[in-house]
Order: sequence, then C-alpha cells, then structure tokens
Amino acid sequence: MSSKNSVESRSRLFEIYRALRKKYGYRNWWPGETPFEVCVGAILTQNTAWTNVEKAISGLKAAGLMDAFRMSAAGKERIASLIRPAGYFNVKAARLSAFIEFLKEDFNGDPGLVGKLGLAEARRRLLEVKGIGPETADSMLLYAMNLPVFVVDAYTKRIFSRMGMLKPDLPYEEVQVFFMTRLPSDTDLFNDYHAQIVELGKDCCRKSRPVCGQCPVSSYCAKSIGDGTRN
DNA sequence: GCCCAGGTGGGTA
DNA sequence: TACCCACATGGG
Repeated sequence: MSSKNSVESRSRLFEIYRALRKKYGYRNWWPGETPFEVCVGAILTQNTAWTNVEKAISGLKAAGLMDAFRMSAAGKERIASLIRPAGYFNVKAARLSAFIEFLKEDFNGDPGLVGKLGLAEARRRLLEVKGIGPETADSMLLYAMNLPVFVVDAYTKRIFSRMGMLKPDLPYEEVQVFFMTRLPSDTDLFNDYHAQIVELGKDCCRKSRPVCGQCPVSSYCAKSIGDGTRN
C-alpha cells in the first residue's frame, strides 16, 4: 500500500474506532476476574460463542479450579467434564492442560510472570504451547498481561475486508501489521478497539448477514453502499 | 433440521 | 506452501 493510502487508512481506522466507541461505549474488556481466568477464557472461546464459554468458566469456578495448580491437580478428564458446554471439550481440556503445565513449570502458575518477559519473548513462548495459536496468544498478551499487541480474529478480517480495507484471507500476521503500523502502540486502545470489533461483529457482521444498514460504520462498508467509497 | 460461533493442529498433495 | 478436515456444544 502506498504511503498516501497508508495515511488515509490510518485516519479511517481512527474514524471507525470513534464511530464504534460512540455506539457501544467503552467496553472495559476482557470479561474475566483474574489474568488466569482471562487466559482460560481465551482458550475456551476458540471458534466458540462466548455464551457457551461462560457456562464452562462458571463450572470451573464452582469446582474451585480457576487456578493453575488446582486445575492441574484435577486432571484432564475432570477438566473436560466441566468445560463440556464450551464445545470441543476434549481438545480444549488438552490445551488447558498444556497451558497450565507451561505456567507451572516456568512461571509459578502466574500469567503475569510470562508478561514480564516482554512482548516478543512472551509471545514466542506462548506459541510454543500446543493449542495456543496467534489469536489466543495475543488475547492473553493483551488482556491478561497488558502488553500492546493487536488481536486479530474472524470478525476483524470479515469486517475490514467487507469495508474494502483488507484483502480477504490475508494471513494473521499481515492483518496484525496493518493495524499495528497505523495505530499508536497503546495497550488501552488495542484493548478497546478489538472489543469494539467483536461487539460490531456480534451485532451486525455475521457470516451470513453481509449487508447491515443499521451498522454504526455502514458508511465505511463497501458491502453496504456498493462501491467502497464513503458517504 | 440447518447454520454459525472471539481457532488450532494434523494430514495430504 | 496450500488446502481440507476434525474437534462439539448451544443459540437463533
């Protein structure tokens, strides 16, 4: 993208954020009482509606297992039975187990200590854990460890490609670079921007609902107005 | 009944 | 590297 377009898309990203913020208000994310709970939620929400994740988290908390050491002691089978409502429960039980063993071994069960490594090293270490991919790692880094990284998810790709700002099917890292080279490296901004995107996604940018006249950023959306230019 | 949801890893060509 | 697929429950 040329530098002119880069400047243009930069100001557009801010305009979109302001429009979303006006519509939805500050989101105060992530839903979760502790950094550990945020990390657990990040794994449980993989390709899964948050309403289902909430049930699984409630189950884990009711069982007193929202802690790396207690969850580890409970074992994979017990975890799987408790997180059943979140779907993929066998896969996710294995992923949670891998994550808590990782935390126990080098970080005393504390995600905050992972964050102390700094963004690049913490991200590298998280990605070594089986079941933690780029989105899950970045969600943990941003929302549990307060490190300035932009989280890319299915909504991000769908919304911004429908707006004509991104090519569809761009790899994760390239979408992330698009945002991080245009926005200031600000944890609070990255936090709320992603939260706004998820809100918009749930609200009016579902897979099978491409046209969204009520959408707060419909004036930016190529699909809503036909040619990608703004009103 | 069908489609979808805040992904990831493994297998195949 | 680039697809294709399994993984699973619950809501609309």
